[in-house]
Amino acid sequence: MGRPPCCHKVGIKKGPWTPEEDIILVSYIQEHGPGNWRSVPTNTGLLRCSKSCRLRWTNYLRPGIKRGNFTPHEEGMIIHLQALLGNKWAAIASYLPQRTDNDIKNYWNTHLKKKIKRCQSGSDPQITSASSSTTTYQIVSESFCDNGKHKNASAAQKLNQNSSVYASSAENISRLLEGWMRSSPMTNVNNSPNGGSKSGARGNSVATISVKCYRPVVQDDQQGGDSNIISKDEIESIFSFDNLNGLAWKKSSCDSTRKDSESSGFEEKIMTGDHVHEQKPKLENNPPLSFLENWLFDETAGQVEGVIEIPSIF
DNA sequence: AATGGCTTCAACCGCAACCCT
DNA sequence: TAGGGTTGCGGTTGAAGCCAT
Repeated sequence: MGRPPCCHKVGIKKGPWTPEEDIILVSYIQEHGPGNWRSVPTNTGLLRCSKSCRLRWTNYLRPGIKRGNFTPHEEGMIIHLQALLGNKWAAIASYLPQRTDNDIKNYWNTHLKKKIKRCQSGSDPQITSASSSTTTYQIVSESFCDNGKHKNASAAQKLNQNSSVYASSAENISRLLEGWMRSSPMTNVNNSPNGGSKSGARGNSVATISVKCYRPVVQDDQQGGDSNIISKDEIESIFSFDNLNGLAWKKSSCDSTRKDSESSGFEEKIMTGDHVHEQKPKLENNPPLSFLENWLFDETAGQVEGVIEIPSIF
């Protein structure tokens, strides 16, 4: 008989996480960074096994996770990649950096598998259009693109370890960590293989986050590059910029209360075709716990969309 | 309004790979 | 190099929500 699973230990809690537990975990990771999961339950007092803490972080609390409906393009990519790679969810997820492997796996099992079945039986033409769609979204990180064409998943995964790319979403409570990420001494955003559009410095709490907004591009479009970057005007029609606090708010969902009272404090560059909208950092301390709590309990918080490159520590 | 079946997805389990000593 | 510990991954489960009756 082998070693019993860690979760079989007496006193280890299982099941859904409470907001309080989330706060404890996020606060701890905010201070120590992710990793060394073994010590997390001990140091936080959480009655969870290390594995559960890691999963909660990677699948739910980690910054940049996009939740909610999958777009037809995402569907198409998943279908193509699944056909190409099989059930290698982590590899597939590396092409959809906003989504977790668990999310993709669930979506495949609950939606796409059935859809494909229906399609094969000829009762659902939808999937055909999704899978044969000629448009795709340009992936921001050139680090795992080869002129817009992917080499292979493992290469993408490897490179992705060096330069993680996530899309920001306020649905994800870890959005609250952005201020910390951008000011954390652990931050190292200068390790992208291609140098990219970002700059930063290790140890002096300065990090530059690049935000590129791309329009969908036609797969065969050889132009690629910056021609597909959404213009400054378009961005400004979608987002409001708070230069004072270094925040970008999606206009449609902008919450003036939050905007005024809670600045996460970060430096942010909005890269456009011919213009860099730069905002200076605020380098104060980590967001206070009350801020974290607000995010945890505020499901309707305003949201910034777009793709944000964040440090490789996640 | 009650209930039973269905769907969804967060979380768990077990195994494999990797890391460290 | 071997062995133990840790982390990552994919399959599976089950609680909660949804919907039809």
